Amino acid sequence: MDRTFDAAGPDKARPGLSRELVVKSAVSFIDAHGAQKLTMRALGASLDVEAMALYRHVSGREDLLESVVAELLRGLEDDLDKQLSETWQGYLQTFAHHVRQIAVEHPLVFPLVATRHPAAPWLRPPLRSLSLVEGFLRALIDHGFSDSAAVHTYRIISSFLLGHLLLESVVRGAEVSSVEIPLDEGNAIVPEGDSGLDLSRFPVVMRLKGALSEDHSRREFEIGLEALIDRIEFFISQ
Amino acid sequence: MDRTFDAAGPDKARPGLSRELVVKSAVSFIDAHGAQKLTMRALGASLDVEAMALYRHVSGREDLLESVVAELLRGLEDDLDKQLSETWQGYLQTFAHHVRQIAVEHPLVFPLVATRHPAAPWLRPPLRSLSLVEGFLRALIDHGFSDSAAVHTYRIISSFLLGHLLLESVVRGAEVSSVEIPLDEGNAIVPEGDSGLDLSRFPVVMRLKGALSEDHSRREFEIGLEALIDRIEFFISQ
DNA sequence: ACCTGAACACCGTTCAAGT
DNA sequence: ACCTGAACACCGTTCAAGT
Repeated sequence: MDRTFDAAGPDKARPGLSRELVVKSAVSFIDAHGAQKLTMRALGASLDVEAMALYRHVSGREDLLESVVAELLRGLEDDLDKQLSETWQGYLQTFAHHVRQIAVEHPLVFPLVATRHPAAPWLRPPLRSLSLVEGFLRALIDHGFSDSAAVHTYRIISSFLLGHLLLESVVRGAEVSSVEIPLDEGNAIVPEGDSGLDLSRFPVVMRLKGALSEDHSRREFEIGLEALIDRIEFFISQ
Repeated sequence: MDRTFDAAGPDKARPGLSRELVVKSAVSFIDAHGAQKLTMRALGASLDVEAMALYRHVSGREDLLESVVAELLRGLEDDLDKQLSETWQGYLQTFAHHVRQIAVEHPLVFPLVATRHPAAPWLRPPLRSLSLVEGFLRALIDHGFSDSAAVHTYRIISSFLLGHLLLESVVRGAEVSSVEIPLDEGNAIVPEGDSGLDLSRFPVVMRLKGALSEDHSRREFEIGLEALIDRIEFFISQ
């Protein structure tokens, strides 16, 4: 809608900051370098601006990180709003897969979603925004859930998503951020798959290393989700 | 065993640092104030020592945090070693409850166990120490599990523990660290249970706030663990 | 109105110096 | 051998000053 290329002169190319731009840049920055490397000075530099300019749009680093989390969950809601589901099982499937998609796309941001303290103690990560939880509970109740069944479902799906998706994120995040080339040595050696760990004292682990390294996260997510839905089916039929 | 009160003179009361003392103090410090407040200078002060003295015993802050995680898992192994189990179901129950106990006792440390990158990509949080995983896999294999069943069980119990225990930790951690009195205002008002959130746009959440606030984490853990063991029983019987 | 420069308090970390 | 002091590079953040 609003002017995408500037109708104004040739060097109005920097349209000034905005809260939205700052937050979205922060998401991209974390995707690229991890949350630890996100400093006010570094983010400023990536926007061609001094660190202090950011303070006009966010109240500080904490506010920025909280906004990053909110930005991710907002994107999730936008996607979800377009979806209709005939059954609550279908709704839960769609919902869970969208959350997984967020985690897969932003493995270095997801730990923030997982571990930052929610705004209220009864909000549970990763579903930690009021409007997201409102939509989730209302959808289940619209599908005939009792209040307590809806709350119970919110609880156990939170644990499920947190467990599976944080696990994936931590592993993927390790891969991504270890591509962050050290440049220490002339990086001659070191490239063996296991990071030079001495496994001689752990024969079982050594024997099963191959099996342990296989990635079945997608399938485990699907199977676990099915099992979870079965448990909910049983719970509400009681 | 080793001299608990100093046989030496009256002011040998500071027996010097040691890696063990530094790491254990760090655990206590995080328990009390959270990982974010743990600075080398603050930990030094809590040991009546300059920050730089710590560098003789740990190689830096990263090494210290990694050692804090290892310390927690080591304590877990010590407890576990004494246990015998007639059945693998009993072993998994005992194991899971011990991990939960760690999380409950150290809610501000557990997020570190959950989110720090494991030493190898095939180690999964929260069971991210080699010797712990070695013991776990061997126990299952001794109970008749196939290699792949043991690995599969390691995977799904990792997700389960991570989801349930990090959720508990984040909530408990919020409670604990908000006791960290702000001292800003004469803290006159603010003490309403929900942190002054405006729920008027979220009628379902508002109606269910009471139900959402109830703590059933213990029971959900037990039920989820039973369901998990049932799934494993089914898996190995195939 | 929006961004900058300089400054402050506080980090992690190094290294020469003390005892 | 073990700890300290001083220093360096780098944080988040405040505030007066620029445009």
